[in-house]
Amino acid sequence: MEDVKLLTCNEKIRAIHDTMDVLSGKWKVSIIACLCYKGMRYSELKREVNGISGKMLSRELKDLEINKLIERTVEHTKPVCVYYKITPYGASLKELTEVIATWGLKHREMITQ
Amino acid sequence: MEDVKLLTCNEKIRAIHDTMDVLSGKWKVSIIACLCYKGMRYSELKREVNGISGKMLSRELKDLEINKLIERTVEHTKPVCVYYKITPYGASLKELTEVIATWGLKHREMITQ
DNA sequence: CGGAATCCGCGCGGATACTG
DNA sequence: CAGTATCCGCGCGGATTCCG
Repeated sequence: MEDVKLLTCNEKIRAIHDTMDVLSGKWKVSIIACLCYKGMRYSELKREVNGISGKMLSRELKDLEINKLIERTVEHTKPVCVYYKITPYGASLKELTEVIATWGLKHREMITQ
Repeated sequence: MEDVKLLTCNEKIRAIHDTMDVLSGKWKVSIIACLCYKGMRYSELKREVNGISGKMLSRELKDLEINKLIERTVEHTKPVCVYYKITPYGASLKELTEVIATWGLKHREMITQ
């Protein structure tokens, strides 16, 4: 966490690009944050991540699963029930989601004052 | 910083959306991070933020200026010289850029191992 | 219920050329 | 030097419909 301050500007930019490649799009951070709270089903996730369409949710979830940030489990009931949960690796993004959320709160105060 | 842990899931998602609205696109975080190091001219910024096109740099800088995160100063020399620097408000994003960069480093280790 | 398939518009984003 | 203007393709992202 502290070693980042030893980076040159260029190294830091590269590191930021690496993160942004994984978290690109406007929904992934929200999905990660949700699943950091608790595992959820598809429909529950769609409700929590306010405003996302079904197609985008499927797409983003697939991306996140490929990158090993979340895990997908299918329960073969009728009708089927699909469960998503964060992986230990994905959970390493929790601090990031909190910093982003904290800044969002301050920003809202700022623009509404 | 700590109060974010008191948020409900929904409040946190809203806060994240608020941040993402300002930092959307794949370049803004990098630009902010750069200008947190030091003020820079347009051409210098274009070199540091690796891979960005001139059009996108102009566009992103305009967005960031509108949101009061950066400041633009024109020196009327010939040829003109335009200087960008972070505002105090924009500097409040520094922790965010560091957390993102730190995770990017860990992620690179992860995927290259 | 949890998607996949399809259609479609809009805007991102690159390349190039041009301007003060 | 620091942009703006133009062209253009691609993919985001919503809406709707269909499927197992």
